Amino acid sequence: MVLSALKRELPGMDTATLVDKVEARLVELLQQRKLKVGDVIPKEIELAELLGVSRTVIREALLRFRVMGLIESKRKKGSVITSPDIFGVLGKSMNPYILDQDTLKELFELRLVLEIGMADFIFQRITAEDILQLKEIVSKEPDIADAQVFSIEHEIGFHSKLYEITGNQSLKNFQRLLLPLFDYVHHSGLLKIPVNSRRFVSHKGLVDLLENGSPELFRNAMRNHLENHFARLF
Amino acid sequence: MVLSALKRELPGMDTATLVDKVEARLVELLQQRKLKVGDVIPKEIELAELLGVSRTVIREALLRFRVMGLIESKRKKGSVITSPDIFGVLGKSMNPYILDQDTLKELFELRLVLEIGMADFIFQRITAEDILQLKEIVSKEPDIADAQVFSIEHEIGFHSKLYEITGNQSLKNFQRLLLPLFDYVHHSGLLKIPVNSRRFVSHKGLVDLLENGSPELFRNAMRNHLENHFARLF
DNA sequence: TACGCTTATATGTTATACATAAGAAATAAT
DNA sequence: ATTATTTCTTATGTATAACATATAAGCGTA
Repeated sequence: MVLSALKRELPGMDTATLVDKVEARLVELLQQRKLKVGDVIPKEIELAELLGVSRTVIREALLRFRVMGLIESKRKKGSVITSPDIFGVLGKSMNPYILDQDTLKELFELRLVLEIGMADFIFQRITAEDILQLKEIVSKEPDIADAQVFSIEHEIGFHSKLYEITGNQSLKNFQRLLLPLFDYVHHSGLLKIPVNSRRFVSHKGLVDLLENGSPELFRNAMRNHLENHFARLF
Repeated sequence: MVLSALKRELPGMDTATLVDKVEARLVELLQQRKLKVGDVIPKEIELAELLGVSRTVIREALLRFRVMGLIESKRKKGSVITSPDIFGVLGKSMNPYILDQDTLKELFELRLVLEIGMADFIFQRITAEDILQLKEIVSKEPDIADAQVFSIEHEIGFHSKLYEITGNQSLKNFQRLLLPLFDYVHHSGLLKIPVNSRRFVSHKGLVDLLENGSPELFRNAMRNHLENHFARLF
């Protein structure tokens, strides 16, 4: 029996399941054959025969790769190796209803970290066109004095633009993932203190600094701008 | 046939596979029953009967959850809901040999963003004990004047401690993932300018600020401390 | 060349049976 | 009565075989 043969190959107390081993062997195999992005991998039945296991096990192993975004399976064509979108993988598990509250809170914190920390990249890569667009966004914002409610849409529009300016696609993808969570966090009673409509440094103030200030000044201003969120956390 | 019934439920051209639908329905189901971390979910056969699909499909859907770290399956016991390690999922696809160079560079940038942006959380949660440990780490560092080579181990040890102080587990997990990539980035010719052994703000300077300074001062000092890395990027 | 039809095929899905580890219950031993 | 050992039970893990289905690829027609 091939199963027992595999077991003898890896002696000692191993808690690893057969699929685990097959998964590891498949990684070796694909690496050995130097398969690149776009290449099709052998079909399930061939792999099953090659490794001496059932198609079921092969499918489970391949499914793991699929979930991780390493391969894509198409009927008739087979499975092809794909360039993994690192944060795309996260998307599915980012369902607010699945994540527990502690994790949600931590991700909310992570957002604040990112927005304060990315100042240097914004300054390094911002263009005159970007500044114009930011001014455009700000000009369309409702007057704070009037708006009793915190305008989440404009908040998102403005901050998303900042992520875009960084030119870091991974960072942007990450933010896009976090967005739906924030909406949820805002509406769930997760954060004790309610949103304070009083704004500290305004969006306009931030834009002014992008035009005439420095990364240092911008970081501190952003920290101030996010004061409401920090207050809700601490 | 239940399969065709499901199809009728979702009319129009949907490219979603049956497992996709079952996955979505399972999420609803677990959500409905308000299952918390540690709870066991119904066994595969029950779910199969409940949703009117084969056990195979249920298993594939559950496998996705398992890969995402949402559940853990044990023989006889069943599957229990686990606190999802969001970034644990990324680990497998974070193989430097799989990622393309642009993505690697972006992740390297992401690290700088994190370390500058997390100042407020460090200050909020740092303890006297933490300060002592940081001083301990710094005291064991080789003298900069002597060490021609950039001591990567001490660098990692010091900065890892900072992540730990933030108390944000997700952030820590993320950093743990990024670590092996940095090692790779440092040794690959990805960043043009070589590492400059000249240090700006030292680790000791950072600790001093943690003791007597402010988040603002610390952020700027950290930005200065990381100047070498920024110089290699810009 | 372009379009529509047929066919072969690899994945998607179902059904069934057995293997295995681990919890639970029953039994034996001190 | 309590602990140790055995047996039994059970839910997941694995294997096998068959059919469903989308679709790439080939073929023929206009």
